[in-house]
Amino acid sequence: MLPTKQAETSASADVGLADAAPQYSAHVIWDRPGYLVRRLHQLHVALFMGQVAKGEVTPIQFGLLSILVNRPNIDQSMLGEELGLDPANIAEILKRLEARQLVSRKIDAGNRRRKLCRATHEGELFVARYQKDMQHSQQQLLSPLEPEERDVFMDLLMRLVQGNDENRKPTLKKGVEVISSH
Amino acid sequence: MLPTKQAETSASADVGLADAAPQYSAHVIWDRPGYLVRRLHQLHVALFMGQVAKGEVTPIQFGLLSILVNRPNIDQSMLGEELGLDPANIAEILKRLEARQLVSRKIDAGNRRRKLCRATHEGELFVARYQKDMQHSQQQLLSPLEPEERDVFMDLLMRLVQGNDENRKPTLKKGVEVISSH
DNA sequence: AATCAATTCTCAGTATACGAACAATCCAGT
DNA sequence: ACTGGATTGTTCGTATACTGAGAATTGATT
Repeated sequence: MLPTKQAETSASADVGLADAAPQYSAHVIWDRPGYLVRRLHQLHVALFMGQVAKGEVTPIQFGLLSILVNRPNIDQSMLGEELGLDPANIAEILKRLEARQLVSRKIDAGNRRRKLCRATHEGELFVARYQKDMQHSQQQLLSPLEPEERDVFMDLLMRLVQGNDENRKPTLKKGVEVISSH
Repeated sequence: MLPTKQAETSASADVGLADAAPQYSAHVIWDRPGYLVRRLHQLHVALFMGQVAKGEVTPIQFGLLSILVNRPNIDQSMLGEELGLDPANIAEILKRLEARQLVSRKIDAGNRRRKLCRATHEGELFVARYQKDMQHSQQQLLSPLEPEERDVFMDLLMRLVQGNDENRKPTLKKGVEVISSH
């Protein structure tokens, strides 16, 4: 399956091959970090769904519930920030979880734009019940690596997320600061 | 934004907090590899769409085109295998690319179940034109790391994808081998 | 009090992703 | 020839994910 780790790193200028190339050409994309990250994400979702709660929730739904258990009554935009998700997306996920009685929402009386979210009792039980399975699936994802390598990977991964997240929108809030900084 | 890298690694048993916790609780999920991988994938897509071909193609579409350029006339299931995608998914992506004249499909005369796929001339030009931008976006994703760290990360990432991919379906093709192995 | 900008959420449209069920085709063994 | 299983695609339903547009509400400034 694997294209025998050989990097080629660059353009690989041999583009105009004849038809019916007999061998694999996946190496064309195996040196792209974006491709590998997508694949690993894909594999994680499959692993999680196969091991946690009989596939009744997705990793996102479980993550959302985990946050709600530790932080009752936050609004949707806060939830989105912590999960790194779009407001539109959060709304859809909450709608599904609410339909399944794992989450409840009510309008904030002090600010009627907001909807405060909570895990229902059932939702709390759910998280507690499958916490172990979730943790196991997380470890499983790293299982191909040696223990020390797992720490290295997590460190690098965390820094990549933080670094790229900061580079994402250099404008916006920053602009205000620059202009009014006299 | 970031929960100040402190791992806590495990369950963090303080579940029943009072409402209106004043501080961040994102650390609840920041030690889950699955969460970080999802975020990095997300950031990659945003980066790619912002830097390559004025957002006209997704990373997947570009990857698919890249493979077709190097491997004309493969069928959809082959394409799916190389990209790590479901047949249903591949069909949809191809439909969109075909509608945009970047790809063409025709039924294999020798095996009428198959549809052979090709990048059109326009599709080949497209890949050539934006190859540099694509490579730049890939490097950009790793830019928060030192050069040596990038190599380490790519190595670990590749091994994780390979390792988890092998663990995915221990049955299937293997079963045949086991049964008929006398 | 009226307006205006920012906040918060919703809605519509597009693009991955997957499983399940189905249809069409091919091939192997009878 | 034919029948049964395997291969290849499509269709349907569900779940992320984002952009852009818009509605409702709030707070601040006039």
